[in-house]
Amino acid sequence: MNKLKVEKYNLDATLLGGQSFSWDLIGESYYGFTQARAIKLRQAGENLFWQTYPKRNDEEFMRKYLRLETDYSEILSAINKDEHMKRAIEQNPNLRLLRQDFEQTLFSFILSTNRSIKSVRTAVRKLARKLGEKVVVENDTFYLFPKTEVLAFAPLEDLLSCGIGYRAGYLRKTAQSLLESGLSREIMNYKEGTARKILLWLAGVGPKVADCVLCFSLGFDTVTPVDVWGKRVLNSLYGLNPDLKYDEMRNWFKDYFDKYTSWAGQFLFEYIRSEKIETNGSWRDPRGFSPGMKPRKF
DNA sequence: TCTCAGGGGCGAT
DNA sequence: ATCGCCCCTGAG
Repeated sequence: MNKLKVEKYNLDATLLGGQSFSWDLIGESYYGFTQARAIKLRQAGENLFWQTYPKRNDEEFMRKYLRLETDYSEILSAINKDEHMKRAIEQNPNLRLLRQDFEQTLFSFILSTNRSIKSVRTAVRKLARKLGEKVVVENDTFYLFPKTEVLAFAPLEDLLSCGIGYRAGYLRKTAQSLLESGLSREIMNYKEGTARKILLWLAGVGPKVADCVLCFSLGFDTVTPVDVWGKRVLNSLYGLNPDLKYDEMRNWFKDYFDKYTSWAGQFLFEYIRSEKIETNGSWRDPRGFSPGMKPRKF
């Protein structure tokens, strides 16, 4: 295992929260998968022990994915401007934002529409088992997130068998669009507004999904997606009118939290979401991994 | 067995 | 710009 020194990184809240569907905690280790690699990660004090597969020792990937270059204390002091944020930060100290792979993030959030996080996690794992590459290392078996070219030409029935319903068509169509356009190579060169407009052209991508991609993959910290939970934050915590339109709520976040809106949004999201979810008990590892994993609340 | 909500988007109006 | 519908899952 490789080692990185990392101060103040809450792996649990970061990897298993609402920004990624591709991590599991099994025993002491977090297991993640992308379209190209599986990742094993374990924290001990201020050290992060990790390995990537099948390409090993990919430190550049790890640093970028975990956004280790960020000045975390600056972000915290910038967003910690009221009592709600203060409590949200206290509840999930050292929560971070990831910079996830573009295509996987896009596909994952297309699958997330009108569904709970848990069912998205399940669907993503079914897709990985059915259409993703299998990676076997030592005692662990991983299924990677399906590659874009596989999704683009997958039989509709294969996609439907993963329980994604009407999103199957969006998934395949957007996969085809990515292959034809080469957008994945260009998207990071655009400004926020341009990138958002382009994302909105894709099938299954509306304002909310576009904003998820902007902040969870492309690193635009001035954006946070506003879902039903974000709306609850605005209504019950900040007293805003429940009739506000999506863009109005989005812009409120932007104006209020400014250049670290994405981080603030994620703190508040996990904060308000936990209030309802605390009683739900543990979940089972959808990949069918060995027993012994810790219960985790959702 | 049933209801209901879930990190919404699409297409018709 | 609004609105009904979309497929399915997990939880009560």
